[in-house]
Amino acid sequence: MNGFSGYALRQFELDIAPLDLGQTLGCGQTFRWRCQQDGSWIGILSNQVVELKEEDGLLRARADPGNGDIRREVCRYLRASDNVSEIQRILRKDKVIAPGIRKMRGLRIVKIDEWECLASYVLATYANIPRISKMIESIAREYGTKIREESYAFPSPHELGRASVKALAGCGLGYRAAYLNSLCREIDEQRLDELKKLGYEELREELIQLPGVGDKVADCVCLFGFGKLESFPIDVWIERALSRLYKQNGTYRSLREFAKDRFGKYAGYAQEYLYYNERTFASEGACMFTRT
DNA sequence: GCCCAGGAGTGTG
DNA sequence: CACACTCATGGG
Repeated sequence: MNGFSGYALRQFELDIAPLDLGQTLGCGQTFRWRCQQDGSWIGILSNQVVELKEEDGLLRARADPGNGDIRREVCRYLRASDNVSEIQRILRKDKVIAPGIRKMRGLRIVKIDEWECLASYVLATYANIPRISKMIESIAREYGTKIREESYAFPSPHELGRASVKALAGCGLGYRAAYLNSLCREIDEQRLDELKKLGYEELREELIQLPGVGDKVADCVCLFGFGKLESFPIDVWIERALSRLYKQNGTYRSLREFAKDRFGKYAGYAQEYLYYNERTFASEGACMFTRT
């Protein structure tokens, strides 16, 4: 079963469209959600275990007994106030990414907790998605607050800062252990609050100063952690897509300028559609959104 | 066993 | 600024 007691269970139905949980939670932008046998997804929002499921065109959200406003947390996480259809309408004018939009109509860019996103993407360098998930679960289990059986909150900078580099390496982080350890000592709640006030370009410049944060990670954190939809993270897949589909080759800086001109304030969504395009192009037929 | 991974940091030409 | 090299391991 799903582990929810049912006693004093909080449950809501939400009308968020377009939305496909598999496309949204399984596309690689976020790493902790798990798909159950019945198609529901279990994750953690604001230190509470939440179950999401699509039923009859609605989104059903359930959570353990508690005090937090689950409806508000889910709406914030899924960016319910974004008009994704309108964003798609705008981006669809670009015939190159139109196919990606058709296939990923239910993908929504999520709003991850700032710190969790920053730490996660520092770990995400030069690793594949299954491993990234494993690293994150490992450090949550070791250093995060236990919410319930087999569920741990993502550890705060302070909690994670208590871990030695060697201990972090023991969680399978490899060379990323040193980056994460340094990062914990440069970030606290006050610093995060300061960063939240910044616009995209300024925020990006600040993030890039942090250990283990380069161009790509900074843009991912801007996009998924701080909600800057104009951010356009360029990884190897996007690089291939830009080369193959737009004949654009060059430095990160030049490609970023191209994306800014071409996709504007919703470049983040364009990036997702291009990413999907390129990955399916690379692995003809293989489904990358496997539900385990 | 082998190859590669949603890169970043550092040093060199 | 552009490139090359290294970084530590686990998935496929």
